[in-house]
Amino acid sequence: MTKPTEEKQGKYELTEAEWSIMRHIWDNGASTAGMVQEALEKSKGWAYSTVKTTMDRMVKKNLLFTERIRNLQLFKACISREQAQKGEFQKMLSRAFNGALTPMMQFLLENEEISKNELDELRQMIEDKKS
Amino acid sequence: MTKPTEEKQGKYELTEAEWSIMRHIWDNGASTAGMVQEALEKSKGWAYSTVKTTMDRMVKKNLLFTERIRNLQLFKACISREQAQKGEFQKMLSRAFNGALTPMMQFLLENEEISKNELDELRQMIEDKKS
DNA sequence: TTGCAAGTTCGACAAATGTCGTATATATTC
DNA sequence: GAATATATACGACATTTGTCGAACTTGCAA
Repeated sequence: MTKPTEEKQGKYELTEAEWSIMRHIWDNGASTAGMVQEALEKSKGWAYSTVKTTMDRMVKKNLLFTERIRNLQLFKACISREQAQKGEFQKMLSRAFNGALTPMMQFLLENEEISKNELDELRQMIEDKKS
Repeated sequence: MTKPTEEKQGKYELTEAEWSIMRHIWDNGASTAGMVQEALEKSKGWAYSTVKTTMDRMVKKNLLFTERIRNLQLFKACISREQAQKGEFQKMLSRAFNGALTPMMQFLLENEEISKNELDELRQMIEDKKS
């Protein structure tokens, strides 16, 4: 019994530029290249063609797909934010911590600045998880 | 007052191949390209020149530096494992979670498979951290 | 029907990364 | 001193990513 698409495709590794674009799509839904370009204009300063080229490549990679309406293309996400987050997290975990969660947590608690607040929230989350 | 080197250099982002090589160096200390190549032969199947070229490039990027002994080069790490781990973690955090730790934790607890055991360890770690 | 504005297509180019092969240099040992 | 095993130095080439410009299409307003 073969599992459906999500399972199959496995790793989702987005590049920096791809993350920016996906974020826009996830937050705003189906968008044209122009809409994305305008939205990222300020922060990225990308030309229209830069955005369009990147998005076209993302279609090839099955990160996005398009729907034509009249003479324009609406781009939509093929993968969920959660899938991408999982991919990014897993990549980090396997590269830097040999894939092991506990050592990663250890490192996190010892080396990252964690505010008292964050620590409390974390404690609370674990508490709730106990169910 | 300017802080010394570590602070200055900022982001450490290693590629996949670079991680493999750094891991060897961190685990085994100063090594020649040949030693690294032999060690990674099995898992990677890289030719000697592939390893050497990559390591040379890493010297240019200040990830490694060399010491000559007779006619051979010993490569040593310029950055610590912790620095690299931190870089990888931060990259993941900013890309996938907008740099925010708590949401990342939330995601982790909700979406990753965490064994009862790991959860306990985590709880314990936080407990200890309470200092 | 003509022309423009908005959109699309496509080719380009540089830099980074993955991956080698080969020609050269150099200790060590007959 | 010549042969041999190691190393090193270096150039090469394919692919991926970041970035565009320019030429071509097309719906719509005048």
